[in-house]
Amino acid sequence: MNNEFKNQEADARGDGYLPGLAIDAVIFGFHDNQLKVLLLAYKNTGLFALPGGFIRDYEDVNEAARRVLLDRTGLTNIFLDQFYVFGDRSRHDAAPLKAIMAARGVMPPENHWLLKRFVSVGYYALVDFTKAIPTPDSISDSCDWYALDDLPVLMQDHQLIIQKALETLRINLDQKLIGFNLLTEDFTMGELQNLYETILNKKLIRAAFQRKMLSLGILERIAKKFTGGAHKAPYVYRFILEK
Amino acid sequence: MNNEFKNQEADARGDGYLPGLAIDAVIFGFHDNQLKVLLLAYKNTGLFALPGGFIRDYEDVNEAARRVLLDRTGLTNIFLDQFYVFGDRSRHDAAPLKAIMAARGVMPPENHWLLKRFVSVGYYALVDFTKAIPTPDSISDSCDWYALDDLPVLMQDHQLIIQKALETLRINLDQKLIGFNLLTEDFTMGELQNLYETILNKKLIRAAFQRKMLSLGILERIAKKFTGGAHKAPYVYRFILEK
DNA sequence: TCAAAAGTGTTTCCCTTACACCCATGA
DNA sequence: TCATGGGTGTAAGGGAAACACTTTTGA
Repeated sequence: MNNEFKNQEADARGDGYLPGLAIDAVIFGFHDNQLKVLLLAYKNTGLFALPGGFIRDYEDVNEAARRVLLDRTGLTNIFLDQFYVFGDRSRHDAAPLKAIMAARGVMPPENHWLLKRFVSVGYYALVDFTKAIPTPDSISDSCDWYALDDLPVLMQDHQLIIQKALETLRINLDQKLIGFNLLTEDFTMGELQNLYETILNKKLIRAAFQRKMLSLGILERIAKKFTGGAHKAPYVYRFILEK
Repeated sequence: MNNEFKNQEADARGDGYLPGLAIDAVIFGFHDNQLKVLLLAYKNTGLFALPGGFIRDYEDVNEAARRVLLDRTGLTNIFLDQFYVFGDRSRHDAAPLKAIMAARGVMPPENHWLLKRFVSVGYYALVDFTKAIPTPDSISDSCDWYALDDLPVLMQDHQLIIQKALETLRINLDQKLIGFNLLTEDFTMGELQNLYETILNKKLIRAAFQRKMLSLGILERIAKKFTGGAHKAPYVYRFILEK
């Protein structure tokens, strides 16, 4: 048995990875007053998918999720949290993966580990759109931002996963004060309100929003911002990390 | 190769189950003004553990969790929800399982599937203490309720899992109105308040609690309850399911 | 001078809190 | 009669909502 054949066998078995377990990451960004998610595209298949990956046998699951996030965006120290485990049997659909592998000239054996049933741990991350550098993985052709209200057709149940991630984000937005992770370090109250309105998909009362945010005691007023707009220049705020 | 040997091999491989994935269920009950959880005991090992199980290859993960709940309590149609995935590598500790198997006269091979690393999906359930019938599984000797503030030493990270389940319960108690699942169908406002105070571990103001609960419009006033206590008989309430 | 966005003041409203009082019941 | 727990009335306090007014800026 030569080494190449050995490696092929090991590849087909998925040696070094936790079997049957995957990670799907819904990476949110905010740009042009739109909430966006990072998606991978697979050439020749017309398929789009969430960034994801598998867990090395020496990794914690959360660690693997951070690795996925780092590989796709170049970012560390990012808000990242589990939100749901997708474990229905009906998720299992080998066709898309076969198509992707076929498009790359690989004909996997029927018992290839990637074609088996997977349970996926869903993570969501909130990143600064301006800091992330979308980077495709080795089997995809592009990695880009797509507006939530204009998503392409997605692989398997990835549409559902995004939906559930968005619900989690909405619920946690007020509770955990995580919205700031989607903005640059400095921002105006208007930008923050735009973000909230976009995520919650409803208008908020300007005066009330301003007072509520300031009353939380988590914003530091930095300086005036000179936007060039024909109106009073807004203050610039910064999120205060608790000590 | 005879059949018995074949079966032993299949057993050691864990055929028919999703590999490396488990379920741990924190099943809460309320009795004697105490919050309790269901635990299994393993004779000869002094070990206690959360009810758990594995996922059959024809099952959804959530379905497997409902099966675990049914097997341990005899109950269906119960509030049951995922709350976290425990996937750290440091969880892996074959010793307790070896001890349990050894106590039953089984010496598993080193590569036995149960001795490998597992990622566990944590579920929590809220049951009516009076309806549940604790039932041990085939490898445990007892299945019983233990007060949260008087738990025995638990296997692996099960203490942490219970802790996290309790935190989730506290957060969701007000949001999702799930507390009623821990009471019998009919209850008094005092019983409900006791439950809330026990879960949240703090005193609540009686008058405010009463009004708040009634203002939610989810309680139906049934009849007076004649407790035999030396005081005014309280009303009996029932939770109204939304249509 | 004007329109537009930003910041803040004021009043109203409602929910929570705090306190109190009366009710029903069995010892 | 009394202690005990249950149910509700009332007033105070705090925050959100609604509305308005002033400020600042570039066109």
